[in-house]
Amino acid sequence: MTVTLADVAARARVSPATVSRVLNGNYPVAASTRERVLRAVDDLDYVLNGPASSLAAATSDLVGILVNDIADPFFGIMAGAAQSEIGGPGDGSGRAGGEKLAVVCNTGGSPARELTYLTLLQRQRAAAVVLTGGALEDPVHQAAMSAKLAKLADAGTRIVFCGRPPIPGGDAVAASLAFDNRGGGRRLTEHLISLGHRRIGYVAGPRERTTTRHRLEGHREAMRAAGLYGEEGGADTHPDVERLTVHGPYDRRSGYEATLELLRRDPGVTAIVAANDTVALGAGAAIRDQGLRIPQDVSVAGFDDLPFSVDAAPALTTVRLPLFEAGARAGRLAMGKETPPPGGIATIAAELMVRGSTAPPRVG
Amino acid sequence: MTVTLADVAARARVSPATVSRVLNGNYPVAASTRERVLRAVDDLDYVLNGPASSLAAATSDLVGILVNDIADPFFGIMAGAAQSEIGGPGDGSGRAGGEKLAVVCNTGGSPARELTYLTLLQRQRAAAVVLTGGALEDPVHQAAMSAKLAKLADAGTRIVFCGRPPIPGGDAVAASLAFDNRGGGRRLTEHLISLGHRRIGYVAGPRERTTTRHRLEGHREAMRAAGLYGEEGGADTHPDVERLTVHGPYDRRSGYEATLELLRRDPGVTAIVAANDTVALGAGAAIRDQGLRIPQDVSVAGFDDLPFSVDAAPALTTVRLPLFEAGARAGRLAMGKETPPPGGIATIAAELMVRGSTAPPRVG
DNA sequence: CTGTTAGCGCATTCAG
DNA sequence: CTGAATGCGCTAACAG
Repeated sequence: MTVTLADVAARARVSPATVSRVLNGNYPVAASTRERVLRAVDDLDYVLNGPASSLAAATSDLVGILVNDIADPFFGIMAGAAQSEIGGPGDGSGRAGGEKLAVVCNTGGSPARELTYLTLLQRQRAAAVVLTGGALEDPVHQAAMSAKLAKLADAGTRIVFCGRPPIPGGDAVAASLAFDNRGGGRRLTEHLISLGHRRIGYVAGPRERTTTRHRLEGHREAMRAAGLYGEEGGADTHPDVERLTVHGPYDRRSGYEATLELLRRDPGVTAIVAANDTVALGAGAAIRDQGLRIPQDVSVAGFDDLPFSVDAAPALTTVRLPLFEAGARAGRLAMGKETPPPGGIATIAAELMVRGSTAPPRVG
Repeated sequence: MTVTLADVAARARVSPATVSRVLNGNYPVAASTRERVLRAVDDLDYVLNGPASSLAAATSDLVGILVNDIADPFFGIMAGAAQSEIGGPGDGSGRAGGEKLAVVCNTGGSPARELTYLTLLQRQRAAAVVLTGGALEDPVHQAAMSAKLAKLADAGTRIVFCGRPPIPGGDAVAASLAFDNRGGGRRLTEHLISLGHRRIGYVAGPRERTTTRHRLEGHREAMRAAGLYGEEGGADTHPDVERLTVHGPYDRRSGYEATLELLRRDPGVTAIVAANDTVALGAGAAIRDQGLRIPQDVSVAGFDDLPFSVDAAPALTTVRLPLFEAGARAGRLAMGKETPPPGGIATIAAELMVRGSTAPPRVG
């Protein structure tokens, strides 16, 4: 029924091995022979049997890209960039040559699904795996991840982190590209402080995520350095630390509700910093629904600089992360097309983007 | 080095066949034996060899979901919903049982890549393929697609369309879920007309896409019905038809630039309809940058009702598409968990969402 | 440069 | 209910 390599060999009057060689292109074959084989392939409309090929070669051309939330452009941009480096542009023939099959897996932020996907990819003998976005800080899950990643690496799968900090015991990880979330968070809050803000509410992401923690730490560093948590080294014991922070998922609704809550806790806040741009959008809606103006009454800031942020009204002050560039680099790293940074770890800078949603607070 | 089924069999003191049977669970096995085997699996940390399994069984557990732009939540929402139906919730053990590997492939809207991905999935003997979003109308590509899909279906791959109209000769497609883009587009423009708008600019998507064409057709139907293209049946020959339409990609920049162009062509337009919400965001930014107010000077409307649209300032009038529900249904269809609609074709309704970005035009 | 020979690891006949 | 035998389609040594 289905045409096999042997059929192609017969039609081209060569051995199966030769056909395999021209298809994989990793071995010298006479031009005339190759010609004949390729014609037979086209004539017969032959499609390589992936499983058989992977079994024999003990490797596959599958590359997995894990994301926390595929509906979030933050991940979509990185994944798309990685995929374009991995999948190659295609040759327009639709015939598919030595391309890898770059494939995105949506964990939904669930640790169990993350592990399950890794097992599934291990089962497929994936050539590489790219893990994007922040990690869960739960030690049990972290240990399980290290163990699983070690096994994958052991089986020849290349592991790359993108937008995720290195993990302890993560020798299996070929390269980690981490965003400077802490520095970005710090500079953002410094910006607000320099405008004159003193009471700043913070809508944080979900607890136990590295991204959440780092951005929040940056914020608090800036607050503390400005003496806004009490002049003494009292640091995180100041009541405002908890009072002006609300945690929630990375979505608009969380931003909306958390902002309402912050406004209730302290009607005198003059600025809201959100865990990311999506959350900031919800925060802005909440502020307007309270009859307040942005930025005259309350300033708003986000993080990531997603494409829609510049179009918000007013345009959103945020921290730009080079998501596309990072994703592309992760893709290249996964393909072995780029040498890993020294120590396997690179920190990617975050740039403050000051726009219309932040301004000095009203006097009085 | 790597542990195989035979190793597990040896440790459990059974034959390889038995191990295979408990793992696949599709054959009676004594409870005590099963117990022993599962323990051996855990002890040895055995992971099934996917390629070998697929080769022997002539099918794989891979399910592909094709999207045009993974960075666009329009696709992300559908893909995530489909994936959650296909991948299952996972059992929290990370051990991975009979789960399918639901996987998202980003075509970037390129026909060549679309075909390449299908070939790659065919090569992997994918269990099912879900194609999301509008299709290219180029007849050559359509023919190539039908042929490729026929071959996939022939090899046992189930094909499902989600948010994509059926194609001619697409008997291979098990089910098509199409959005009522035309009806939605019509109702949206009817809404504007009922508010009193007469000169309405349209920022269309890329040419030759079904989604673009259907939405535009709906718009023009409404315009024509209201006599805004001349009272006679002159229909699409009225100069405004072309003058007040600008095509471009489905992104914010296109919305921005096209709107500038429309405003230049006819400073008297009182409303801008965008091909989708993302484009509408760019359109809104352009309008504001021209010193005009929304909706007092110019109304703006989008399509899709993506999550951010309700948070825009003012909130965006748009047409709601049940993306999550459609994606989930497509996922179930792909898994054979739901019976296809009669004729394999279902049209999904689009609901008009009137919000603050549209209002009656200024008098005078 | 090309053909021959062996498996890769598993699912599935068949017997028992 | 369980075991033994066979082959899925291909790649990778080896020879030539």
